[in-house]
Amino acid sequence: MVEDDIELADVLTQYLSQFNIEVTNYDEPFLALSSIALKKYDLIILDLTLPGMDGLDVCKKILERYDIPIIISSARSDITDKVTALQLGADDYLPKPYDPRELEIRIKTILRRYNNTQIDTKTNQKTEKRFIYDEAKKVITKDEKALKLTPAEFDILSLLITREGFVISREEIFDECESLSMDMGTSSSLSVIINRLRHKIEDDPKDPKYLQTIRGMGYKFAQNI
Amino acid sequence: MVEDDIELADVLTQYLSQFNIEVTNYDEPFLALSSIALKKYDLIILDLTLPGMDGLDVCKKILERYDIPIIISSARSDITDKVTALQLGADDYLPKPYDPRELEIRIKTILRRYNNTQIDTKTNQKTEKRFIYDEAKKVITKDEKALKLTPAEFDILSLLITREGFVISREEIFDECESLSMDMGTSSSLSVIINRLRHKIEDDPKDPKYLQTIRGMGYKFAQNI
DNA sequence: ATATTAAATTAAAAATCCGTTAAAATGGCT
DNA sequence: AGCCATTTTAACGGATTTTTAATTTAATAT
Repeated sequence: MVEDDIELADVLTQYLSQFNIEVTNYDEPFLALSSIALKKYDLIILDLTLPGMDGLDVCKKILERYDIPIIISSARSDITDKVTALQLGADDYLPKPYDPRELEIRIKTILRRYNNTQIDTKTNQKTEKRFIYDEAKKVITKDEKALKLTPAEFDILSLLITREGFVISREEIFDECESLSMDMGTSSSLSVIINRLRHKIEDDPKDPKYLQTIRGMGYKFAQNI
Repeated sequence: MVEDDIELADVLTQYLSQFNIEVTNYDEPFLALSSIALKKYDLIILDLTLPGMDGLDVCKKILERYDIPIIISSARSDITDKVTALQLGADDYLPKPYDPRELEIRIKTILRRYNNTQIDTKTNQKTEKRFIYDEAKKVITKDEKALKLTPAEFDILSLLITREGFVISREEIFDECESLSMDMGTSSSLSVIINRLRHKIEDDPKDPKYLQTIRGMGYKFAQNI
């Protein structure tokens, strides 16, 4: 956090600590800049109205050199500030005064987004993963929205997502998914469930992009273009 | 890894271990240099800001003597460093601080590239293999692009690629490929599939460079010019 | 040069795999 | 027991893939 109002900084630090968000504050932008060079922070909360240096310049300098999300906070109610900040590449803009809970939500949102990005091997661009399998929560999300899946559907899709990019044979799917009875050979239930999965996750189920069938081999999940 | 910030080195070692990447760190460049002479490493992660010796000198020394990929990491935000490092022959340059995932991706990319290179017998130049068979993913790529193959095509081509440079008899191909029925002698389906494979992988299917027929013996896959 | 054999090519038939649909079976739950 | 959601079965159709077969082309030897 780069904030010259020490009192405010303290309040926020206190508030955020209860969510296990650890904050280091610098009331001096130069100190902040050199600290960024040394330590790896997850996110920067940057106040625009700083002494000695324009906050937007600081923002620019950081974004030029580091790949780190920035939340701008500012008492300057100037709309151009917001626009330039976001144009520079800042991730969010919070006009002061704001509710600490608001800050908390934005932090969590941005961090979640950052953690679910993948690097496109072709363009070297960061893109967000559309499908995420949260093993702990037992949830699969598409575009941040939880999918409503039956046990068998869930088992199959989570298997395919965790082994993203690999072709999984029908046999292996039967082996790994407990919600599927195993008398292979006769059973075509897998096809049926795959079919229903496509209807739930594909934009065009007739022409699947994510849940691909590799004829004669099995199925493959792909979400990197 | 040559890194004097032991704490950082620990974090990275920990992080990378989950991907089965085993790291040995030296906080002293001289120790690192002598270790390279003794043990065969796959890749070196080299910090530029080292005590007692300039990181770029270390980099130069390593590259003069060994054929091993180097990733430079540096807190020095000097652009000339990056340029000289890459000119010396380093494979990548990561400005500190960086996301461990970023490091992970670069390591994987570079190792993949290194493992898929071969030495051109004519020019003595390192070139990347055009065809790669990924056994785990069940994919064969030509120039990083996945080929669309039928089961029989896939079986035959993967067999030929894994035994690159060797002549494989038609009989053996029939034996090894499950997607081919085995009533040899009569069957000429192999020719048909080879023919279709050529259309998919050769620049000029009429004059095959990669999938060669050795008359009277079998077929051979070659991709080293 | 020509005969002989191996392999390439082509088109068509046969086999296989997968998708789809609807109906039947299963297994909680109330 | 009866209901509901889910999974399985079965049957059909379409599409893809492999095989067959017939013919052409190419390589080697006599």
